[in-house]
Amino acid sequence: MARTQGSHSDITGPRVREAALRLFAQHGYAAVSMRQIAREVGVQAGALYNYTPDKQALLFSLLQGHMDELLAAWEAEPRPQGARDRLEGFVRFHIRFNLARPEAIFISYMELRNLDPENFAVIEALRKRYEGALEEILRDGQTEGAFSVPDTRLASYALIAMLTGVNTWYRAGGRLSIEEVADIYWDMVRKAVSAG
Amino acid sequence: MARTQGSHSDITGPRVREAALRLFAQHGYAAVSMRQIAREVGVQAGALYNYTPDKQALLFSLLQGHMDELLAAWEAEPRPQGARDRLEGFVRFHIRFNLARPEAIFISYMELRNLDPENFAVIEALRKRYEGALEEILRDGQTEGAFSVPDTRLASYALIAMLTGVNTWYRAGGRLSIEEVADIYWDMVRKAVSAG
DNA sequence: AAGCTATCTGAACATGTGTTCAGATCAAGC
DNA sequence: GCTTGATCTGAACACATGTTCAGATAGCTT
Repeated sequence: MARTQGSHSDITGPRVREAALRLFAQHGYAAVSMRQIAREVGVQAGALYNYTPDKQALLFSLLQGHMDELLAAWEAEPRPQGARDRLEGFVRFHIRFNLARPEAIFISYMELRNLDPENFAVIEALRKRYEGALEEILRDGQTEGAFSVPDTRLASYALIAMLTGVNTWYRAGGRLSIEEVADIYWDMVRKAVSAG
Repeated sequence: MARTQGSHSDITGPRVREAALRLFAQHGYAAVSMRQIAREVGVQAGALYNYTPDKQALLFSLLQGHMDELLAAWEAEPRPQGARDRLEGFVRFHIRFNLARPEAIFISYMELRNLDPENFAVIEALRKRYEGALEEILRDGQTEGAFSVPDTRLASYALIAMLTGVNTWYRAGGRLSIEEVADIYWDMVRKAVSAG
C-alpha cells in the first residue's frame, strides 16, 4: 500500500522541480545535467527518475505547469466592462505575475526550442491562448472606438514583448516598486494604443 | 611562407562562423557540438581549431562581431536635429537592422549567459552603449519638451524590448513588408512617448 | 515487532563531449 | 620540379552525459 504520510516523495518531488527550474533558468536546459539537479536536491542522479521519466519530461512539466498557472490566474481576474479598463487590468496582471515568477517566465521564453515537437505544440497553444486574450481586448477597444490600433495582431505582439521585457532588468529592492513600474508601463501602453 | 592566395582558410574560416551562427541560433550554444559545426562545414572537428582557440571564443567572437557591426552601422546613420526625428531614425534603424540579421540578434539575447564572465562584461558594455543611444534621445526629447517620458531609463528598456520583439514573429514573405512593420511600430512608439 | 514497499544508492552502460596532436595532403613560391 | 608550410585527417584522451537497475534502506501499516 502506498505511503500517504511522511513519504519522502512529498518533499523530494517539489524540491526536484524547484532545483530544475532554478538551474534551467540560470544556465539553460542543455547546459544543466541531471547530476547537477540531483546534487542540488541532495540525492543521487538515479533517484530523479522516481519523479520524471526523463529530462525532457521534466522541462515540459515545468513549462506546462507554469502556463496552466498563468492561464488560471488570468481567467480568475476580474473582467471590467470597457476595453480600456480590461487593458489596464492585463498590463498590471502581466507585470505582477511575471515579476513574481522570474525563473518560470525566463525558461518559458528561452527553452521552447529545447522541447520535443509534440511538447512544443502543447506549450505554444497555451501561449497563443494567453496572448490571444490581449489581442481580443485590443480588438474590442478598436470596435468600441476606445483605441486606435489598426493592426491588433502586431500591437499585441509589440505590447507583450514590451511588458515581458520588464523581467530582463527589474530587480527586487531596486529604486522602483512593482506597482510603480506597472504605473509607468500602463502609461506608455495607454498612450501607444490611443488616438494620438 | 604563408599562403596569401587560394588558401582554404579564406573559405573555411567564414564558413565555420556561418555554421556556428546558424546552429547556435537554432539549437543553442550548449546544445551544439563542435562535431556538428564541423559536419556542417564538411570538415573534421579538429580542423575547427585552426579558426578558434576553443568553443567559447567562437561564441564570443560571433557576439562581438555582431555588436561591432551594430554600433558601427548606428553611428553611420544620419543624425537629424530634433529628438523626434532621431527617435524615428532609431526605431526604423533598429527594426531594419535586426530583421536583416535574425540569427545574430537571437544569440545576442539568448547566449549571454553562456559567456565567460570576462567575455560577458565586454558584450554587455557594447550593448549598454547601444541602448544608451536610445536613452539619450529620450532624455533630449524630454528636455526639448518634445516627449513626455518621466523615466527615460525605463522607457528605453520598454521600447528596446518592444522593437526587438519583432524578431520573434516576423517572417520574410509574410503579409507585411519591413517598412510597413516599421511604420506601425514607429506609430506606437511616437504615441507612447508623447504627452498623451 | 514484523513485513512491506516506496524511495534511494552506487555502479554500470553506451555514447557524446571539447580538445590535442602526429602525420598525411596539397597548393604556392622558388 | 622540389620544397615549404598552411591546412586537414583520424585517432586518441580524459571526462561528462542520460538512463537503467539490482540491491540497500527506512518508515508506514498491520
